[in-house]
Amino acid sequence: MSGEGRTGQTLLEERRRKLAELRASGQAYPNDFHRDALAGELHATYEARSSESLEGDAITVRVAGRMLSKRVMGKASFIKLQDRSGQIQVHLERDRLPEGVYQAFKRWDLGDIVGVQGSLFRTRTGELTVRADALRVLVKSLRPLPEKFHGLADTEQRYRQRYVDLIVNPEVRQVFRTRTAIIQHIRRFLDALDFMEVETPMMQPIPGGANARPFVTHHNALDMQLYLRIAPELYLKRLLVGGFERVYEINRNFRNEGLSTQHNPEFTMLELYQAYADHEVVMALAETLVRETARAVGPGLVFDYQGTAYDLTPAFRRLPLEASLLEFNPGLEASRLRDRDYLRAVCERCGVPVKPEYGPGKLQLELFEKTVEARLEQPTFMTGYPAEVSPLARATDADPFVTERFELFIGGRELANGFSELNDPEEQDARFRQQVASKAAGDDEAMVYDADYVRALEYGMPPAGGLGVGIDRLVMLLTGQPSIRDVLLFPHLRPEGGRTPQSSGSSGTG
RNA sequence: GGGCCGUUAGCUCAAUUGGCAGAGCAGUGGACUCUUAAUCCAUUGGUUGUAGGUUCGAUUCCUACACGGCCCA
Repeated sequence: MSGEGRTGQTLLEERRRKLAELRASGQAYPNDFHRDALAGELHATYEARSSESLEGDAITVRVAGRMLSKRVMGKASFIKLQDRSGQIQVHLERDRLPEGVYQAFKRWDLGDIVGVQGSLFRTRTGELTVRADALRVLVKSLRPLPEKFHGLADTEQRYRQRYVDLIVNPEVRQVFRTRTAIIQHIRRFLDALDFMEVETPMMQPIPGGANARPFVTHHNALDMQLYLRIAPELYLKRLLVGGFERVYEINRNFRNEGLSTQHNPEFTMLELYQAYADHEVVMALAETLVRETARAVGPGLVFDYQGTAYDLTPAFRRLPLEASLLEFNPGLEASRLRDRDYLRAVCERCGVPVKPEYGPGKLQLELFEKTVEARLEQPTFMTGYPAEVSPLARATDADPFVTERFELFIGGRELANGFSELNDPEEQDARFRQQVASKAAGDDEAMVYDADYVRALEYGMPPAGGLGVGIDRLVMLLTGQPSIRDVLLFPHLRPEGGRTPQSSGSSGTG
């Protein structure tokens, strides 16, 4: 965006002149207009009333909102105001308004915020409308809105100036309303199960709970390095130790990785932990949570997402990771699935970059991500994740190579991750040491040893199941949006080139 | 990080082979007392993302860069 050209200046200047007129008449930016009705409520309340019935009752209302259309027909006009609930039409008649008001109104612009007092009636086409007895500009809009028919289509500008996107694109407003409804629904769902919502540190001295690179920040007074959290997991499990047996947190995590249609450096996760439960319990919880959310506030159980039909009705498929490798890689030798050299050869043949320190578990996971993940369309719980790549999950009693862990995939994307929590402090100590060794070997996503977390486990953490759900991806699925940027109000973008938005106000002095 | 595509008026988009950069909406002036993307008449508005290059001449061809989108890693 190169700021305003001469035209932009002209349009801005024109509106600034109008603002100056308002100032001169003492009517700029008043705050004493008291609205008593919302557009949506009026439509709902008077839906069944005829025009005669409405006019007979002389129902007086005071509405306010942004003026999004303006149709002037000589001495009478129709405008549409948009408030948070919807739109309401207003009819203006010159001879009904105080002297001079109609003349002034003709100078108002689309985008101005207007307050109206009037009475309800229906037009000949049956549209509920406010017949204005008085109206005024509450806020002068100095910048022109995008074209009324096509709205704002430029993706970049939609993300950078989301406020404009929200003004003119109703479907965008709906996506974010649904996002809020989804999160509200999840909170109610968990609250009803006696989960307690908590807040744990976002600035952590030891970034833990996931394999990811953190953002680094600095505390001046303490002169110490802090990390933006990559996960709340280790703090939430400390709360299990403390006796809060069911806790959850819905908030931001920060991971220092690239941007894509599925990745934003800050994203929202639900994490929950339930004492005296295991992976089976939280897997069932995850399934119910997704299904009920889709039914209550999403598209329902059967819906289309990006051209593919999904059905959340049947029980989600469960597929062990090793079985998935065999299913999607014909010719793979079942007996050698934990053979490091064999897996390494298979990975290299598939074009998966392999590092020397990778063990068989990591190689299995790499192969899964390369050959299976994207093809898991319908809801699928992957199970049997190797302990090597699950340093916080409890190993199965029967087979310590794998853990009691699962991940939920829908549409080829990881939506949730859960497991029976590792609560053996000595085992956790050993797992952390392995992570430290991996980090020393060059894996910059490996975990850091968290001594206080181990100390907490030494007090005794009840057996528990834990679950993480990527809220942004869930919202994408349930609102049909193809990119994570479409479900984040303000997705991360690079700064506008060569200029900072604050300082581009040079045009504002004209 | 790599590949491909895009960036033209405030917004949505055109512009033939390299030959004076256009339309609709918005704005401005005028007509119009039931409109629905209101209609009708007239009209303003451009450093074609930035910086270079080729050329008599570049929105168009070339290079680099910025930002965005999609795909891959």
